[in-house]
Amino acid sequence: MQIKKDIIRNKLKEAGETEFFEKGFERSSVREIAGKAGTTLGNFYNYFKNKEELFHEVVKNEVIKFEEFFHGHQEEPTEYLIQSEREPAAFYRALDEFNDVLTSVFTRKFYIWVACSKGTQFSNSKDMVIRYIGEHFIGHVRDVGTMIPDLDNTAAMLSNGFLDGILYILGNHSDEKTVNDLIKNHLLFFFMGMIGLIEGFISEVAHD
Amino acid sequence: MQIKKDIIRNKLKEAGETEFFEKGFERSSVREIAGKAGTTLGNFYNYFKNKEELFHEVVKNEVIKFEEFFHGHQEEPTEYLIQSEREPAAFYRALDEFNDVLTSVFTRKFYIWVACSKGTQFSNSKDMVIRYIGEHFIGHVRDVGTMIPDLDNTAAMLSNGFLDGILYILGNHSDEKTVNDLIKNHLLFFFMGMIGLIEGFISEVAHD
Amino acid sequence: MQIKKDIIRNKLKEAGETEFFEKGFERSSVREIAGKAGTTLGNFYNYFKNKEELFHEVVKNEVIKFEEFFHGHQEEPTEYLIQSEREPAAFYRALDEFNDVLTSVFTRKFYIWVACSKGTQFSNSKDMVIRYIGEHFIGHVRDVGTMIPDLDNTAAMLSNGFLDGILYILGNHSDEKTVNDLIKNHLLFFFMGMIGLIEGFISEVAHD
Amino acid sequence: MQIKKDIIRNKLKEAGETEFFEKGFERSSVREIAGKAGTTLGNFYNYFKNKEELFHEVVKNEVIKFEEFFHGHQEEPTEYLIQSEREPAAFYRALDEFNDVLTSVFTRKFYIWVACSKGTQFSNSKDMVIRYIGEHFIGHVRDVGTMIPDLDNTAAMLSNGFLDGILYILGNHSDEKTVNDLIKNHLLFFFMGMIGLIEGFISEVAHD
DNA sequence: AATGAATGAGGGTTCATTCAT
DNA sequence: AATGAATGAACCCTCATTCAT
Repeated sequence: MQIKKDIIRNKLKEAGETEFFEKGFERSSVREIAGKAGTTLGNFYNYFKNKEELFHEVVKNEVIKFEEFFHGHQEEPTEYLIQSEREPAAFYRALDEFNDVLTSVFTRKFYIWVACSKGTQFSNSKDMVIRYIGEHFIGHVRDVGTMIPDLDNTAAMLSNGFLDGILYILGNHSDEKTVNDLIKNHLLFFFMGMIGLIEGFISEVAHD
Repeated sequence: MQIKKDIIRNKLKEAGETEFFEKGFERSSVREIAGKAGTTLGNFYNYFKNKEELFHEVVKNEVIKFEEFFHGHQEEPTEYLIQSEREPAAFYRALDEFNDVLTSVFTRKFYIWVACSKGTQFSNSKDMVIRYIGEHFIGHVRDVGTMIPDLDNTAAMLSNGFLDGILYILGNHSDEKTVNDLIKNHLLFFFMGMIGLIEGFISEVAHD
Repeated sequence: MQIKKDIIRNKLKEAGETEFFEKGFERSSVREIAGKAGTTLGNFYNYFKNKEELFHEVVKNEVIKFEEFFHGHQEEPTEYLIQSEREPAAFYRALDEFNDVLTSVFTRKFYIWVACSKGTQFSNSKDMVIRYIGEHFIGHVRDVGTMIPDLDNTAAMLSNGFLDGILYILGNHSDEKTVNDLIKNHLLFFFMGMIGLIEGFISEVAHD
Repeated sequence: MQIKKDIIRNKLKEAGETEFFEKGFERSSVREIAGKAGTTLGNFYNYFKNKEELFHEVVKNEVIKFEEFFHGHQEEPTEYLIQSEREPAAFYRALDEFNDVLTSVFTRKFYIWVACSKGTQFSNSKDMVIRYIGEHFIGHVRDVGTMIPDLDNTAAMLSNGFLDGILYILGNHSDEKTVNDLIKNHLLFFFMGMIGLIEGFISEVAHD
């Protein structure tokens, strides 16, 4: 019975994942999720307390993974930024080392967690992720030693840009290789933008 | 009486604007909008045919403004990009000329139009804006002469990134000066990123 | 002031007549009636207590006219039926004498009273008219002396058929001459049908 | 559970039938239908997609039955008309053969379909039925060889009269035998009227 | 007399959730 | 474990009527 239970449970999770991805949490219908999972509305509630619990179930590992990822890579050196400065192609190739981690963190479920969670307890996930990324970004900027005015807000904005790029890719492509390529492009773009921004402020300060 | 009517009408528009901004069109409740405006549900329909008409009313000027803006600046020269290449500070200062137009185009209502219009006749506004921006972007890249592989997709992605940055700023800040500063940062960042991306591809091609 | 009042009042009555004719009482909108009359919703209630009172006003003369007509012609001789028996053309020409009375009784307002009054105090007008006509019919049949089984029900049914024909004509034609011609055809048809019916029962009885 | 479902479903259909019969589709309230069926508004929508689907359910068999009936009897001979000409009693007795088909076609649901469907996809049912009957009627008249001026309009008017008679009977009587008797009377009346009308025109033409 | 804003009850419909079986 | 019927609150919208101006 436990086996059977797991089968249904997984089907519900998969159906939920699809539904949440397509419609977001609030517009997702429990009836439809149950239907797609090949079971019935009522039975849904034998497996999950409510729609939100299913969402939590779908997404919880991503949350953990993301947090581990970020805490783990917090102390990652800034040398990449410095080494490859002004050499986009080098930076671009260097990114290959991160393929695995990128692929494992930036998944469809990550997208759901961040972009489809309005109405759940994770409503603030995007802000949280942005904050994480922002702190990461601030760290690097500090390492580089540049003074950027209004650093916090700028960091938030850049983080948001970074994140939205990721979400855009995940929301519009499902093929793993395509996703990976696009994310690399995005990172290159983002990296170059940051370099430019930093230099921009350096030269501006020099100008004053 | 006419005065009173205008008061309520404006209150409804303001309440609608707030509601749409916070919840998006679909999740916005006419009852709540009416309540926030200090009147009753039924009375709402003495002022607006339906929820969508209120949305239209809130947003219609933005649509016009945006289209005028883009058609007006379509033929804008690429020289900025060329002149200020590698000189972020110059680019940054050059942006000051655009303060007024940026402030007048990228407003809270612009945000509502683009980011909160799901379920209205403006559902496609984001795609439309992205297409506009993408074409603009492609034009500049052509002027510069770089060959970027898969230009259309990349353009879409970048346009999306550009727009999402704007939307993020508008969605998280209301103070006009802050918005303006962040948008300028965003443009600088974006400009530098594009330069980097273009160079990246140039050098990568050179590598092959 | 009395003059002005009458003008608006009449416009409201005319607009109401049109609206009732087209949509029936219940689906008619007071707002629209007021609008068509060139005045405002609120002002409507300065002239009429409510929608129903307007209906009453539109229709009341018809009710009186109809009742007078029927009471006046109750004692009308059956000789027409007898004289013109089996001579449809004669009957047809004889009807010319009734042109005036037919035109004055079977009007658009008569139609409204009978066919558009659902939801008003006149809901039962159709039944009432049918009963009148039925009694008239029964009277003639009695004069002729035929025994028709289930006379009351049959009378009601025939009266209904008679009335529906009239209503069909009034509801689908507005040109006075056309209406008059069609009503004459209808009466001929109806007369012949009655003759046939009566004979049918005579012969059937004879058969038994 | 399936049984219970059927019970409620049938109750809803019966309540709907009654409600539609009494008030017509548009004035019928889903809330009231559900109430009469002993359940709640929300539950109604577990059985029917919307009010119109219930209407469709109530009425769909009638539509099919009617179309089959008319297509099946399209080629019915005119000999009845000819044989029994001038012999109402014969015609009357001949009708007995049709008792079954009349009873099965002209039902309460037929009434609902034709007379209570304003606002549904069946809005045009009355026109359709009239057209059917009119064509049938025209066919017979052609067989008889009479020239009736403005045949189409006259056919429409007569068909309408025929149908209204049927509808009147169905709308005012529920006892099956009464309905059947009245319909037979109606047919006799109608038949005799037609004969009279035809002769009327013949003699009138002869007069000219 | 005229205006139209305001109200409130009602319309159809959706949906997460509960519950009896 | 499974079913789907039942509930109730919420949704948008309409409209006759009242009322303050």
